[in-house]
Amino acid sequence: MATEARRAIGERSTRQRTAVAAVLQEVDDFRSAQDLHQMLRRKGERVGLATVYRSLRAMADAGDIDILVTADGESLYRRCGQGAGHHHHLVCRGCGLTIEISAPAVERWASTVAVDHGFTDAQHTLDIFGTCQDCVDQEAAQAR
Amino acid sequence: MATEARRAIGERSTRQRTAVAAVLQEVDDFRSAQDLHQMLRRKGERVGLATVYRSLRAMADAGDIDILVTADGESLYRRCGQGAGHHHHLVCRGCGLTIEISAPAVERWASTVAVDHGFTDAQHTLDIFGTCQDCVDQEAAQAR
DNA sequence: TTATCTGCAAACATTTTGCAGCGAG
DNA sequence: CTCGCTGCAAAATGTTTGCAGATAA
Repeated sequence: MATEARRAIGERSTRQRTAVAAVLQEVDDFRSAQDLHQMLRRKGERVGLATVYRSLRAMADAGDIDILVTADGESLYRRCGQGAGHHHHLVCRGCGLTIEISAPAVERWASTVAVDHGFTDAQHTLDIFGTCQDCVDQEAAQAR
Repeated sequence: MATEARRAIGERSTRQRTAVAAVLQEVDDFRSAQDLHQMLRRKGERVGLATVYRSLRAMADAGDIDILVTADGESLYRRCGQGAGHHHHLVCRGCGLTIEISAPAVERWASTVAVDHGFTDAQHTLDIFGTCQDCVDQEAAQAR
């Protein structure tokens, strides 16, 4: 679970792999593997669920997509700004709208905190969840 | 899934509930529900796994413990500084050593980011993972 | 040709839930 | 006495894996 060699072997270009990459390209927010699988079926693409998982894992390992784990343990995937490096997300709990955020100051702070406590090889997770304006409006409309 | 009334009903004091609270008191780092269940068994306390989950959920709802979701979707629990309010964690990947962290500046930043984008009811997750000095030393020793 | 990928279903791990009985207040 | 809590086992969920056959290179 600790030190893991990161060798990007395999990487063959198949119809399924391409299809998964394609649906990820179509949406701007985080989707679950099962969601993506459904989207593929609806598009007529015949891809096994296991293959979706395998493809997503490969893409994540290669750093091509972001993974976000919800509070109930489900993994959500999203294509991210190509090689834009490290960034965080502001996610709407209602509609999934996602905004990428950069915060150099916070990066520096996190790094400092780790070093101050003698920690090395530090990484961090930082995500903000809230309700976007549109969803607030919709909730208000429903309550009426 | 959005607006949830927070009424802390129930809360009866039972042997099992007390036992769960007790093991949480014994350790300083994050443990999984299954871990805690094992610890109880080893202590001779006879508590069902389901009850451990139910107790943990109740304590979490009441704000008495922290929950942290690992990258592979497992929930870890830990008693937290009593009513110390919102804080974050610096966790060692090797031994689980956990240090509580306060960062008012980051809190303010997160809040500002949310508001700037029209988000309301904003919450955030922020955890730093790294390898502590002791674990670095141990790894070095093993590599030898 | 051949190593990798795919599909399917079974396996897994974690967490939740239904229900009969127990027990705190 | 009552209602919430507990235990057990079954169910639900999300994800991984074994294996035979398909397929890119």
